[in-house]
Amino acid sequence: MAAGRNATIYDVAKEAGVSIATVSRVIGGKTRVNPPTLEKVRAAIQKCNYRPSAIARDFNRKVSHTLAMVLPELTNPYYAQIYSAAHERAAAAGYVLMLFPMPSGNTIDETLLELLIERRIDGAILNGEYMTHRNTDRQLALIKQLKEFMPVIMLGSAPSDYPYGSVVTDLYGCAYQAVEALHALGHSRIAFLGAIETDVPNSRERGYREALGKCGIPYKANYCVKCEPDVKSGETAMHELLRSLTFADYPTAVLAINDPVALGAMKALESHALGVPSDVSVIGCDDQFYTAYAKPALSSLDTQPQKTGSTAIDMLLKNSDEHITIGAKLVLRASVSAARD
Amino acid sequence: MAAGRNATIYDVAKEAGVSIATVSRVIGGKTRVNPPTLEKVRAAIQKCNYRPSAIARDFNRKVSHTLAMVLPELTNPYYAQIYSAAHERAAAAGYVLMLFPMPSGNTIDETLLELLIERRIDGAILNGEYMTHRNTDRQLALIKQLKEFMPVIMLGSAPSDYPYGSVVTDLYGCAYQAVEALHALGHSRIAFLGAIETDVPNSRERGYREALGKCGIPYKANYCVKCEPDVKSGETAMHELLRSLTFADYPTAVLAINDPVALGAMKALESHALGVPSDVSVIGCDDQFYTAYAKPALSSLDTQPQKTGSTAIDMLLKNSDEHITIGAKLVLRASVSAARD
DNA sequence: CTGAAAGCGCTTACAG
DNA sequence: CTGAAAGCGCTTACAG
Repeated sequence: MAAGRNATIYDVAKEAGVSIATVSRVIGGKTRVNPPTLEKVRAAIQKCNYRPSAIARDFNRKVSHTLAMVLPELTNPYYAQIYSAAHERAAAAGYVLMLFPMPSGNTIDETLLELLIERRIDGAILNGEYMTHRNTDRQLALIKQLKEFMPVIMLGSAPSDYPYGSVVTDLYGCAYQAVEALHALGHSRIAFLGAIETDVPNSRERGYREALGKCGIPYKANYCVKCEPDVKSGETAMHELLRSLTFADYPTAVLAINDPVALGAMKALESHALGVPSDVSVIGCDDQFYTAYAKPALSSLDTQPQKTGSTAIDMLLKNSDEHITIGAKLVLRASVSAARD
Repeated sequence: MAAGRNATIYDVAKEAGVSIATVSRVIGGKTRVNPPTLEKVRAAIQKCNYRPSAIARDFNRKVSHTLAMVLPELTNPYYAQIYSAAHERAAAAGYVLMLFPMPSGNTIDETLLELLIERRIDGAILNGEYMTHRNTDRQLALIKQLKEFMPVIMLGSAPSDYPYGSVVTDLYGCAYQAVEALHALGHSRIAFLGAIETDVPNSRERGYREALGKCGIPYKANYCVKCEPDVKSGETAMHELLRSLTFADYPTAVLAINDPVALGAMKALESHALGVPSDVSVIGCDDQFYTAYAKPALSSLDTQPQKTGSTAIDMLLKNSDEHITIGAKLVLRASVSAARD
């Protein structure tokens, strides 16, 4: 390349003795170019070590070929799986998928919006798992604002009356089928560690409650402990739960919001000399690879992160306003057994 | 905004009754603008719902404010941690960090280079952990080519004579201190599951061999099994190892290339009715959060991914050609005990 | 402090 | 099939 700067289309044109329009046509590859001219231009491109500027091209075409995914914690393998699948699908469609961290508090804000808009992102996927149940009105207003600039898809979870496109995990179904399975094994004192979202239709808590109802098990509020989605919180929540109950009321099964919380809960149970599954059965969520290697192997729900990620990209690219629910499959392992009594 | 398109600086200028230069100055915020003019322009920006185009700005300034990180598998929480820390550091410096998947085969290729160059990326971080020991000359040639367009930093691992900037994990030290610790506990039949890279100075295998030497333990090639960095491979490798040995020669300790491999090895040991640590001690690498929740809790090496990630960004931004080594710390847990004999 | 004008590196009608 | 020219939305010397 020319010293100090990248070669441009002008350098190539001069070198080849043609106009920049012709060089552009060669790069584009869409239009017919006379073979001898083509060769001259190709040689000039080689000689100049020329690479077209995607920035200039995008600027001209008024697109960025860039999509965005906004996630809370990439360190969580569950999100990493979603992102990976989405990235791959986006790449296949000629887009790059950029990652933006969710602002602290897990709610979107103006700063994030400005970043997305100024970058002229072609579409954004927002993870709503820990977001949409806080400050819903304000969040919706911000999303509406964002929608004026680009397609937006909500991911993982969305408010019940969310008016735009969404691809959500069947959180309700996760909890529902777990409770049903536990009931079939004779459990009736089933605890729940997770978000308490009584008014959200597609929530684990509602699935938990309604499944209890269907199984004829009375709902007890003190079996539900609010819990953030990490190991430490799981451990703390489990301790809290046991402390609040008499031994006779100890649960015989625990449903956790995700796998780390389940691991934390198992640790707490162990420190209380409670055996898993002999005393308490445990079910996590997301079926991360390490669950199979926990002792006892942790039961979990396969929430299909890959499918979630690639579906979100598909919907984004067709600017869909559909609501899609991704089902989950219960995977039973050694951490679950029949209740003793 | 004007129907059908985003407002531009021209719309705002017309609305405010000033020139586009003045609007630009207001946006930039660097130059003094007469307070009344400032107000007029601000009002016009509001009214037009105007957001400056970062694409146009970058295009004009000939920068992208974008850095790239090329990683093999984001699904591995170890890489996710590196990326997270790097992303944060980049954001603090006003850059966006884009993720690019390593091409299959874990070696960089022309297609990847073109993507980076055409996007006018301001700097690239390449993960060399599984890359630099394959096809080294070709890889180096490609990197040299890339270096003509942007700063490049090699991450995780680099060839011994790598001429450019690198921030690498002390893989040698990882293995070395693990072997030393095991030897101190009376182990002498120590197996190694990982990459066999006899000629690479900063490799686990060399650390393993040299530590054995220092401890007066003869090196046996059949205690080393080549192994990819995932659970399945770990399990297979462990099975292979045991199959190839007589019972009397079974190792009393195993060093694994990372935590998933260690988990796989533990599973294989279990299926051979070998206890951990009663029969065989196991050490993983990277100290992922779930290691503490394995049964028995897995010993590992904390390789400081956060520090690795943020250091790489720092070096990239100052276009450094230094070589930096990030040390690792052995974390002993229940999976390691003294040798029986 | 403000405006007119050139330029960043491309694409794409429009003529020829 | 090819070239001249306008334009994408900004920034930034240069005058005034």
